[in-house]
Amino acid sequence: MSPKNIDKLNCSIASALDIIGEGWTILILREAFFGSRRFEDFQKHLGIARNILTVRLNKLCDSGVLVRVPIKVGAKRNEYRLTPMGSDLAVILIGLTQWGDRWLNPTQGAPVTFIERATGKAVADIAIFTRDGKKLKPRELAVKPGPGATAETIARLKLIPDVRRKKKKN
Amino acid sequence: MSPKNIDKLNCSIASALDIIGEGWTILILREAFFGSRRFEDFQKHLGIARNILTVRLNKLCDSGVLVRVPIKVGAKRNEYRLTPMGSDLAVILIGLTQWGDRWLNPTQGAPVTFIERATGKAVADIAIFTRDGKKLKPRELAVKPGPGATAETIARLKLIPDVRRKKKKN
DNA sequence: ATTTATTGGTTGCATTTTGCAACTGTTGCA
DNA sequence: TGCAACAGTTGCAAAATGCAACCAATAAAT
Repeated sequence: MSPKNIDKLNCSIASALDIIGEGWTILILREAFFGSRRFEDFQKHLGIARNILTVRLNKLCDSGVLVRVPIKVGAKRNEYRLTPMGSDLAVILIGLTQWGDRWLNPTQGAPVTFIERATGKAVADIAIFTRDGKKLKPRELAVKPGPGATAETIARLKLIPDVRRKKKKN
Repeated sequence: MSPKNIDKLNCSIASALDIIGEGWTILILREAFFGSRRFEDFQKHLGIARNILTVRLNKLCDSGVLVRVPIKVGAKRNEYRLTPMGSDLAVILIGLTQWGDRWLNPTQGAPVTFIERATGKAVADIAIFTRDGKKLKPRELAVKPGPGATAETIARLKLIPDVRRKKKKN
């Protein structure tokens, strides 16, 4: 991944990936969701190299996805906990899990299920809805430049209409 | 990322990441959602190295996320299109976009908006629901071993209860 | 029909990132 | 006080990525 490009892409996906797109990072977050808090927890469960884990945890803390909390007041050791910003990634984690379950793991059941804590019941498949509650299929989706779009982005999204390359202008 | 570990993690997130977790892959998919189909489209828009693009496109085709379709019957050149498996990643793409918009881009508006094609109206924020339609906050979520869980996974998920490390058994 | 430009790659080499294993200082606990 | 587990750091080897040049096939222009 080339950081120098990423800034220029004018896209929240790119900025998001700049934080959580590196190798291992999402798995680290998965462990955090699953209850890991301490360096050794992450290391043992993932088998990740310790130096890489250090770098990843630092980055996640710096960017506000995790917080480093001293284990006791004044202690030098600390644990890593999800911030609200980190917990807000649950959608992504669950989305990835469900996608993997659907397309990669169809035979043996899901290894892990996300449930509502209070009732123990599995959550629904994550889906895309309109603001008034209609579920959308992928085909019904489109993309348009938002308020923060650059000229380049706007030009790029012109590609979208289904029929292209019929003629070339300029 | 270490492939040799990934198999052993007994987790659909890991298998999903094995396919879409490498550098650039999600951005390539983003471009596909935005309308890119041909090698040069992806290359120009992302500024990705051409050899890496080749490798990524091959992998995405091999794993069924994209299909290679000849431009004309019998042509050797082809375009890359999202399969249903690929389109099903819309949730992830939109989720990442919205997360980036919320936490990384709050001042200037979203560069890109996902809309319902028919009406042009922006889609709702992706959220987690119970099967009977109640929206869940991250705090209300938990995780439990699914039907395909290994013994190791089951042991791992024991960590979850909020208070830990009170005592150590065994 | 021939030339030219564009497209869709491949190849080789430099740079960067990651993995691995050993080492160091710190803490918790008996 | 001593020992084991914890939380990293360091140095080097291996793998992934970036870059630029090159090549063959196709499409467009003359």
